[in-house]
Amino acid sequence: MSLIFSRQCEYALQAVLYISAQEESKFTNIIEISERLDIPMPFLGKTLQLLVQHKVLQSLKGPRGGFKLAKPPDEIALFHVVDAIDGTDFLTSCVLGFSECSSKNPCPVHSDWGALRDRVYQMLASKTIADISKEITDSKQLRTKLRLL
Amino acid sequence: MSLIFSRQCEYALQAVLYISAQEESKFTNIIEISERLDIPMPFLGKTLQLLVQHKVLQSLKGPRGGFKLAKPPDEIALFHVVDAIDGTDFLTSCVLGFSECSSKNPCPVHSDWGALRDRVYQMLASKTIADISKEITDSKQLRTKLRLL
DNA sequence: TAAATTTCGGATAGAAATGTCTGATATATG
DNA sequence: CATATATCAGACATTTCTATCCGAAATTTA
Repeated sequence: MSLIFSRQCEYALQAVLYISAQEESKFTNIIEISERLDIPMPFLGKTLQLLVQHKVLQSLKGPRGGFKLAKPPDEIALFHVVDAIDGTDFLTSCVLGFSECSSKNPCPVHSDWGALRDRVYQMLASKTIADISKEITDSKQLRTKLRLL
Repeated sequence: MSLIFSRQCEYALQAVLYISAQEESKFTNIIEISERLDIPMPFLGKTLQLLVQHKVLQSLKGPRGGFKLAKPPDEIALFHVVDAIDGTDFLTSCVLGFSECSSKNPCPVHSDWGALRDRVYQMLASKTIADISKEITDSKQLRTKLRLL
């Protein structure tokens, strides 16, 4: 099986988008997120803890507690979420798995893949939660997908 | 951890490139490939079997046996190897993990990611073993990387 | 201050991917 | 035809990722 992001990273991205679509000052709890997005609750807990540690989210314990964005949505790029969960190895590691692969010692697809990888990074780094929130507001389809009614 | 291709797929790509760099009519055995490329031998065996089943490679048992390309190198694209090992889900599955995601029901990054994915496919489908063999012939660095002396 | 709620942290369990082992099967060579 | 070589096939082991469980800590509310 080939995949771009780990399942945990997919959960993280979905959850951050869900949280970002809530009222900005409100803390959203795990129970709600896991039920709406159909993500196993304890695993989502671990995942959101990672995002808190990486200062993507802010948490609050106790009644009315939960999670909200740690920064304004235009300061959180998708890349920050991916970085917190999966790390950034995919930006530098060789797509063919050669351990010593660099521009000075390239694999047979080094330059081809490098160009594509740069585009992936550009997309992830430039796309912010604010951008996506705007799209969500403008699209009923997206609200449905994120279970926002 | 995020990765584009599974480790098994990386092994497969490396092995096919190694085989393609050998004399065309010769069968190359697993022992040689696994030692040169530092791939666990039994696992490489399973992997090459998959490539035989998908008609990327041809095998021969017994003395002087081993593996060689099943078709002329200009008829084998990198995509065929990836397809045989990892499959093609990455071309259609949602990068955010939403199960129902399509152009009619897109996720927040559907179009952005779709464009990138198309480029990845283009690269994999257009790059053939013959293309790479030529590069290898022209580059001492590549021969070193593939342990071809 | 007591009780209820919710995240946090560590230990454990299950599933999937990766890696290993053993014997069977086929082929070349003497 | 016997032997050595190499792939093939299935079972098994290990590692990594995903998922679960339980109790502790913090915060709100009554």
